[in-house]
Amino acid sequence: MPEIPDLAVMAKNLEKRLVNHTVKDVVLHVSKNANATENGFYALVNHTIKSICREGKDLHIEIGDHILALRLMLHGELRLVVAEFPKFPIFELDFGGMRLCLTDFQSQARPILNPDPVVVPDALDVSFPFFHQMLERKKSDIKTVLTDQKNIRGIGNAYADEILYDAGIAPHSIANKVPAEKLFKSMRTVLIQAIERIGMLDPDRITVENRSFMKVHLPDKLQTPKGETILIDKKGTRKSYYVKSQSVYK
DNA sequence: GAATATGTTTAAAT
DNA sequence: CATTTAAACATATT
Repeated sequence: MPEIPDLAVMAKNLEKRLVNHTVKDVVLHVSKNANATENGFYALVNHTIKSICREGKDLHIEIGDHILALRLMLHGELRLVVAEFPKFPIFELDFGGMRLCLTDFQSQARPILNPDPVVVPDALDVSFPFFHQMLERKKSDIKTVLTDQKNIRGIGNAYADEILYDAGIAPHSIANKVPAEKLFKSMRTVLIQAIERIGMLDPDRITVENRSFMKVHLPDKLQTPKGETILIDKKGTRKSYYVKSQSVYK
């Protein structure tokens, strides 16, 4: 469930700890979602980590001339271990002693070797004109548009709620009717502030997410920190959390 | 022990 | 045809 802010902090911390480490071995425990066989991933062996960054909801690890993408999906977790063997292993990189393990109790997380270059812009890279034009073309609700990775990458259910709350826009508003500039600004400030916040709360974070500072995506609470009543909108099995003062644009 | 949480894929509907 | 909506999947934790 990590979204942009958690992944950004994770990428930075992993890079700090792993850059210049050389891959000595790889193990593919669950192959059903991978885009290569274990043999394929052996191409990474004897190559050295150059950089680690976030791309949408994926982590990209640059290893020699290859890119190893890790997609955490709902419950993927990363752990740096020496002697432990975490439950639900999916994939691991062995640096000779220390290992980076990707685990997922639902077996949905997956490693992707040399992923196709993406054409969809990231939520923190997209220009305002592109974002504005994208919204103009969409007649579905803004919450769905923001979380659809084919439109912009990196935003999930939780941060979409936080962004719309910050922008004062109701989640069921029609995408091409909402004030695009306001939404664009909120998207950037919410995400950037969350990255700073998580960096301070969890300076060594490499796994799971921190949502302790969220203002409206609070499934266990009835009110926001400001005392507003939290409303819930169900779309299928997905829930949006919002407050009455968020304007509905139709 | 039923309800919960949600990213992605595929199928169906508009 | 293109766009949008719905259903299916996966399962530990509460």
